Amino acid sequence: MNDSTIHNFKEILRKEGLRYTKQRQAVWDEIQSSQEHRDAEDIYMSIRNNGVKVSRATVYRTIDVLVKNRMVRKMDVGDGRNRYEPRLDEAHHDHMICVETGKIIEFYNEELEDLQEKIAEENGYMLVRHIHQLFVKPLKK
Amino acid sequence: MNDSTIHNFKEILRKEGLRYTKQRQAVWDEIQSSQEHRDAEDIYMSIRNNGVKVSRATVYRTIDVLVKNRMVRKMDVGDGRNRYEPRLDEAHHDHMICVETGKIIEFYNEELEDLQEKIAEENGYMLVRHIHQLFVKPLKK
DNA sequence: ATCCGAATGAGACTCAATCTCAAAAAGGGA
DNA sequence: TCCCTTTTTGAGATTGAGTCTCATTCGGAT
Repeated sequence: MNDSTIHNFKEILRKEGLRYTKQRQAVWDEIQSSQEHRDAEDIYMSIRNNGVKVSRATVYRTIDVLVKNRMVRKMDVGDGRNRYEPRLDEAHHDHMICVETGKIIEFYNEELEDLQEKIAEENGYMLVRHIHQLFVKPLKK
Repeated sequence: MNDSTIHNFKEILRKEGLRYTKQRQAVWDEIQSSQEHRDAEDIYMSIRNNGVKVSRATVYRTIDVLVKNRMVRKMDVGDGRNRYEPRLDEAHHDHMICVETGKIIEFYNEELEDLQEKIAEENGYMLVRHIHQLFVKPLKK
């Protein structure tokens, strides 16, 4: 965490007309601290284990703000628990999930991105966002 | 519904070591009766309105069997309720969801399908299945 | 430092989906 | 057809992620 990210976070809160609180900062710090794809409970427990008093309600509420402002990405892996990852400044990517190990691999393919926009346009629409997950298993073995 | 689909359904049950019951048949009949993307509650209510006595538990249990045997496709549209559509013999397709109207448009693009397999292989994996949804909005207006 | 509207948190609530288990039904054998 | 064993069913309880409530606490402008 550096000055610019703290600054950005406070900016976001201001833009949204929200106050700066240590709970909100703790949620953003926690998500930012790891590039992993974590669920809300995991984020909540980690913050508490770090000694910051926060409730699940606040964790969820703060995540919503972060997701809305594209600082966090919410992903549905199909098991009923959403996963979150920090966006930082890295580029967009999609996910590949190994059905044998549960491992999540990130990937990015320009051609794929272009194709999706083209498909939407061909149908008279504009692409807003997309969900794309490949469920895979290791080749041979 | 024709003889071959009934036959196939009974075959599936036999293969799975399951008994043929009118409730299970009713679930399959109901899903098969419409190409729409319906949720479990809707399917459940329709069956009951048709005069067949069935429980939610049985609807969910039967859907699981149908999904496992690729007779029904389960799709997560991100609102907490899964949607189901019959597979029949039609080809694979993905979905585009209009964020303004909620309309679901089906699409299929060969290039896209090939690209996904290629991406999985490049990472040392084999594509098992995929989730792909484009959230779109109408062009201009 | 004061004040007031916003934020927090404990726990209630929602709702899709799953589980429980006694009663009912399937279906193979005779 | 009638048994008999095993599976299936269904009403309702339970689960669990996420949301809501509202009394209390806190941020921050003045």
